[in-house]
This record gives sequence, C-alpha cells and structure tokens, in this order.
Amino acid sequence: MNEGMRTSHDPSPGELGVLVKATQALLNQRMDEALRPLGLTVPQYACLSNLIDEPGITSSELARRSFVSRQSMNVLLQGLERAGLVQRSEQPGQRREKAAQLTGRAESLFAQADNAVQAVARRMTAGLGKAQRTELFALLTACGDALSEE
Amino acid sequence: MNEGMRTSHDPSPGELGVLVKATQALLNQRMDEALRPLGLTVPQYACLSNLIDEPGITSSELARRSFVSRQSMNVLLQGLERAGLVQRSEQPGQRREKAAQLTGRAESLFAQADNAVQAVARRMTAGLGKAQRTELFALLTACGDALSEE
DNA sequence: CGGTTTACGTCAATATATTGACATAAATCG
DNA sequence: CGATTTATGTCAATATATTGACGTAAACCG
Repeated sequence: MNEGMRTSHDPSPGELGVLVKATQALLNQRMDEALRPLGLTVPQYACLSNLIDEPGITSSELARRSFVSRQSMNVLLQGLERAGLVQRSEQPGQRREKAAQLTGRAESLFAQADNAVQAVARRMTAGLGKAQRTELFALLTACGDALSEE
Repeated sequence: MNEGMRTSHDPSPGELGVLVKATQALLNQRMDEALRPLGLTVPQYACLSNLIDEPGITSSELARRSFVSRQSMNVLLQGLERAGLVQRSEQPGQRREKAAQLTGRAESLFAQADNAVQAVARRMTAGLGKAQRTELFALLTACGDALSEE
C-alpha cells in the first residue's frame, strides 16, 4: 500500500512559521540577484510595481503596501526621484498628499525588472501544477486571514 | 454541480510571490507584538531559538540560519550578551570560532518567548487541518527547493 | 457648529543591516 | 610540503528602517 506516495512530514505550526520565513528569504534573495544588474533593489521594485498598478498613489499608501513605515518609504522615494524614476507633484492635494508617478524612463526599466522578477516567481512555482498553485494560494490566504482577524 | 465549492483564484506565480511576502510580513508583525512585552525582538528570539537547538554554535552559523550577515549577527549577539542572555567563550577554538551559549536566565525567558511565538504560529494555522498543514509544508518546501537548485 | 480624531508629510535621533576590507588560522589540494 | 582556498571574527563606512514628535488640514461626530 501507499505505492508511489512520498513520505511527508507532519509539521508543527512553529515549523510552518519557520518555513514561511525561509521561503520568503530565499525568494527575496533571488529577486535581489535578478534586479541587481538593473540597479534596482527589491523594495524599489516593489515601489515601482505599486506605482504602475496605481499611478498617483500616495507615499503613505505605498508604505502600507510594502509593509514599511512611511518614513522609510519617503527616503526610498527620494532615491527613486534622484534617479529620475519617479516624479512627485509639488503643491499637493486636499490631504497634503503628494501624488507620485513613474517617468517614461522608469516604465521601460520596470518592464525589464518585472520580466526578471516574474521569471524568479515562475522558477519558484515550476514544480507546481495549476491545482497546486491554487491550493498554495488558498492555504497562505487562510494563514494571513487568521493572523489578521481583529 | 460544484455545490459547496468556494470560488478560488487561479494565481499567477507573481501573485504567489507577493502572497508569500505578505504572509511572512504579517507573521513577523504578530510575533513582534507577542515578544515586545518580554523585551525581545524577532531576530533576538530566532537567535536564542537556534542556540537552544544547538548550544555552542558559532556566530557565523547563527547568521546563516537567520538569513543575515555575520556582522549583523555579531551586533545582535553583543546586545544579548550585554543583556546577560548569552555568553561567548573567550580564547576560542580551532577555527577562531567563539562558541555561544545561553545563560540560565535566558533559558527561562526563552521558554516564555517560545510559548508566545508558538501561540502565534498556532493561530496562523488554526483554520487548517492536519492534512492541510502537511500540504502547505510540502508546497513551500517545493518552492524553496526550486529556488535553491544550483 | 466646534471639538476631536484621523491622515500626510517631515524632522531628528537611533537602531539595525549591509558591503568592503583585513588579519588569522585551519582545511584543501596539486 | 607549500601554495591556495575557505572560514571566522572584527573594524570601518554606509545604507536602510524604526520610533517619536510636530505641524497641518481634512474628516468625523456629538
């Protein structure tokens, strides 16, 4: 019986926590290696990605989506501004917010960066079928939801 | 048909990458909140945990297991030393390594910290059955393996 | 309406982490 | 054996991130 079934561990919650951390660390490392030739860091890429998804977004909102403080996001944005990749509107809006946008040069650079990052992500999930990717998504979502409630 | 089946997404590799990061960030945040009353940070807890698992381990090895540089681990260890939680052997071994060990006081503190952290991990996996935890473990391991090969 | 709360952006101080370099001594290998 | 490689610890400089605080103005609500 159980032919072809691989022996599989019976993980404790703590082991799963460690594994989540280890997986993320490895993914981050690979993304960093993939982005380095383009002169971008992972946080910078994440910032550009969020700005592509929602142009004119505020710095504080970017900070939330990147899981960093708004102060950190501000210095990150300053770096991207200095590099000519983002442009922040002076004389800002009703809530003192300064809308940030990508420059044209940034958009073409981001296209390359996104290719590199997506390749890493595909590599990560190369051994998984469609049903397994769906399952992983559902399981991680359940974990996140459990950690989010009240 | 499909009664009782919840609509489930068909995630791209990139979405899974973002989700891994988001899950880890949330887990880290909850661990931080759980450890703060004890005066410990997550990296400090991880360090103590590794020292419990393998007493006399070297600083560089601790750095590898925590996914940080050995320089960072060194300042972290200095902080733990100053707090009287770890003790490093002077006049060290054959490879210039200084074995680090927990003090008795640290062991009782770690017991409390581990309780708090394990509770967070259990909360994270509260909605998962045994089979689902095993599946999540297998899927994350597959992702890590795919990112590790050559 | 008027007081309170919330939200952005920013300044300052500090903590944390990384990169680069160096000395040292063991391990490796031709 | 002798030369090269590897590994640890450490110093210095720098980058990155956090906490705390402040001013401001919109949103909220009794």
